[in-house]
Amino acid sequence: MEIAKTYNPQEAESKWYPYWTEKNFFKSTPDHRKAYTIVIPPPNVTGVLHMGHMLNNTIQDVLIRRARMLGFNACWVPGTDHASIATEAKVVKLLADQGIKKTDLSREDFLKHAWGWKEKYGGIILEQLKHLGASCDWSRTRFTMEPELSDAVIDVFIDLYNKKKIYRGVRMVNWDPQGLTAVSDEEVIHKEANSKLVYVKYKIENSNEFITVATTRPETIMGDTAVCVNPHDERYTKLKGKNIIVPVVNRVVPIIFDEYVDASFGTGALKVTPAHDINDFNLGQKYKLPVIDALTQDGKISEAAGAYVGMDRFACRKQIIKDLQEQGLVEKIEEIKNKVGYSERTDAVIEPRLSMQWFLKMEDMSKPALEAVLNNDVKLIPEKFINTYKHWMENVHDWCISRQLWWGQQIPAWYDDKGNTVVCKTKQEAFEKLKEQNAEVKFLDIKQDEDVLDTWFSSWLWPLTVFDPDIIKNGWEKANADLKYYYPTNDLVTGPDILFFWIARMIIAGKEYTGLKPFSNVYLTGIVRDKLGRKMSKQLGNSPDPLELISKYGADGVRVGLLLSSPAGNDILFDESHCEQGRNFANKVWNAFRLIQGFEMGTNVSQPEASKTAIEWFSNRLSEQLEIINDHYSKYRMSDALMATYKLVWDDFCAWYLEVIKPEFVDGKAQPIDKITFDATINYLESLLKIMHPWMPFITEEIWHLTKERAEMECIIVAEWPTVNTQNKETLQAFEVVKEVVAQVRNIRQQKNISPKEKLEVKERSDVGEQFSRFDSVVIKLANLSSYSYTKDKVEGAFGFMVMNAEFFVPLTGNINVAEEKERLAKELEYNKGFLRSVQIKLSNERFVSNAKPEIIEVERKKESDALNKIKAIEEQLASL
RNA sequence: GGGAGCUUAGCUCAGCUGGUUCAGAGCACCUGCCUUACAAGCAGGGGGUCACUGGUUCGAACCCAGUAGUUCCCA
Repeated sequence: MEIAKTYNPQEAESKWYPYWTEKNFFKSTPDHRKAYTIVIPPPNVTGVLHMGHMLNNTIQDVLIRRARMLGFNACWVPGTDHASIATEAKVVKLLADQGIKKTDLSREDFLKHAWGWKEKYGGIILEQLKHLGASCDWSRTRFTMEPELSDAVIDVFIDLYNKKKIYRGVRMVNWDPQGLTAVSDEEVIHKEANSKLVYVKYKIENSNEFITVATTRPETIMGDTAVCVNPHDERYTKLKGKNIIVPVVNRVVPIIFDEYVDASFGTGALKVTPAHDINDFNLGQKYKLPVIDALTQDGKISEAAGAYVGMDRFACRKQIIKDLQEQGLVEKIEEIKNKVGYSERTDAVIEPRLSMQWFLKMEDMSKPALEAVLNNDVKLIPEKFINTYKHWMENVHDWCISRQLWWGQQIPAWYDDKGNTVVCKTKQEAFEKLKEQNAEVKFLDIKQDEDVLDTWFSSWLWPLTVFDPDIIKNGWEKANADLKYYYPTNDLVTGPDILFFWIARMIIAGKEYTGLKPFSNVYLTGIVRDKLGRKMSKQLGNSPDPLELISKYGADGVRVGLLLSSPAGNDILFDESHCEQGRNFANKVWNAFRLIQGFEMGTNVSQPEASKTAIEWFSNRLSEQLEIINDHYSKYRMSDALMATYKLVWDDFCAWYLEVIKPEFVDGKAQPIDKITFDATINYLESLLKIMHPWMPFITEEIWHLTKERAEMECIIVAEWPTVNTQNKETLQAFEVVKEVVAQVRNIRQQKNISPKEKLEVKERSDVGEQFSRFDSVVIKLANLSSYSYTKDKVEGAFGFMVMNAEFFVPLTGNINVAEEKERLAKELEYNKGFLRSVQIKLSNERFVSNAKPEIIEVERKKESDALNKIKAIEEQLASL
């Protein structure tokens, strides 16, 4: 059979993914084996696969595939998140494009549109994950807003309300004027911005004097209800008891004195706008100031402002500055840098706003979750995130869980027309309960709370409800078999940006409802950036399309490319050339296979000595490296595990092992290979394919089936992970010497322009060399020697080099430039003498000898004697020239 | 403003308990090769004051203190 010279990924990908799913290799049901479980961080149902998803899903797939091979019952649960703000915003925009305003629709009609859209486009991202090779159990796919999971969310709300952990109240919240909803503190992203600090003159009542106030938000002047200064600020003590006239609206407001004000910022005088700043709000509470809400919910100037009504807040900011300047009320304008809050979901500038919201008390609930991480019950990888986590958990605020949206789980709170509130699942129940408080209540007058719950209030249950949506209702004792089997899950792989949004809250919910952690290890990936270190974003257009990458480099190539340089917790600077490297590696593997499958087995061929020793070496090498790879995995050092695999295959197997055992050509014809060597080689290839499989699932499955006839279910995806055998350290060391000798001979060829085809002679002068003589045949083959012999005497007229303590000679009479050779040897001698000196200084230092560990001293003594030998040898060589 | 991390070759990173021949890898680079598996390759090679300053130690990339730059988190 003719096999293509380059590997064709598309063919293998389109063949094996369907095969794996048809044969149910991804499917998991509880059995006698130990479970290994990962729940996917559910991507937004409206999302499109980006490089961040590629990275963390590749890692999850590597972990799950290896666990499967190690004999665990591996279960990777996929699904999507309803992402209330993001999805609602998308649907609103889509409807707007069709000329439909959300405000013209009823809640029911809007939700119909939203569900219709979700059914049509939702879950595209899961289809994309299949191209990557993700081995999720698709039969378990979940959606955070499907009825069963929504039920659980409602149950949790009711339960926590009954436990007095959820309350409702008017608070200053982060308002998203574009999404028209409150968002939690965690959903506000603070970015540095260039702002104008405007110094505005406020007239002092009954006087011609002014007090100057510095503000970055002049458009809120209409909401000012006081001016505040620090009581210790001597500049202003004379103003005690005075009133101030707010410009634009000419409102008379008091001047108040409070230590909150920083006398060194601006003019030391602060305008107090209780409706539009949390600190001003607190001052307002303290001094009983009126609250004037000068903005509407969509960020325009409100009726209450009394001026600029209906104008956008930013347009108003410009206009008001201009107008104040014209009135001579602007003293100066400074350019400053400050932090401005943006909505995580809509990128609109957040407006602090007073409103009635639902909150979850976090103080008590966060304690067991903090404990779980601090005592290592839940491990964060890398560990540096423990500090961040601790800091957040110790300073956690109550969680604003209501959102003024329709897409999501509607809050199960019910109100009658007298202001009574009950929390329960159905209107009927609400009716019964409200009757206890209000005997005349009419069923039709009962209204459900209009708001929905924060998306994270559903995703914090994800590791529980994907297995048992009834867990909240039934409790952990009565949990179903799935949950008891798979929970706590093993590893969670996600970005550090959702450490608080999601990870911390899952631990809280897990502890609250099962008393157990939701997962044992959290692997925090970095953020994927472009090679200039910029975050990948649509605006910059620097984010490659993952599916295009896959079609260009193959799924295996992209997987390897992504993981080659992505240490946990560090950002990865993505460069397409990494994928190229991944593709090249796949091609290398492909060609190693081509070589092996082209071997022609001879019936009466005896095994060459070189092949025999190469086999002896490689079996040790394979075990040695596999042990290292296993160790990297156990420490979640993914890049290291991959790199060790890469080098084992490319360097050890291809560059050394295959080069030794590959039959020679005689008269243009490849010689047949002996059976022992052939079988050993196939064996090694199979082991290597298994070790490579988690990284490169497609090519390994493809070659696995090309090496042998396989039964229907005999696939590499379920093959057993190779085991580590004890290694002979001496063999491994000896081969390192072999590599060095071969490299030295090649080096001489390069320097002297001797063709690789010309056979050379090598003589070794050493006391110990012969104990490794079984490796001589390997050297002869790889260095292309005519002979390899031992001598007790030095060899005249030859190039020399040293490896360890042995001297090697390549006789090349007539070819030697004596002066050049002398110079080279002199240099080497100089170096070794210097080295000897430093070792001897160390050894003659009494404090070193008395303080250092004995084995360290032993090493130094060895260095000394080795150096002495080497110097002697070099001197002899020099003398012979 | 508070906190955490990072700074090692041109780039991306290892360096785990302070101790093997003046610090390792991959990529990139340079030189020579289309040698019957692979030019997506082979062989060989060059490249580093371990951010800076000081301290501890027989010994520091590693421990401590300070400085600078940088990233992230929180307010």
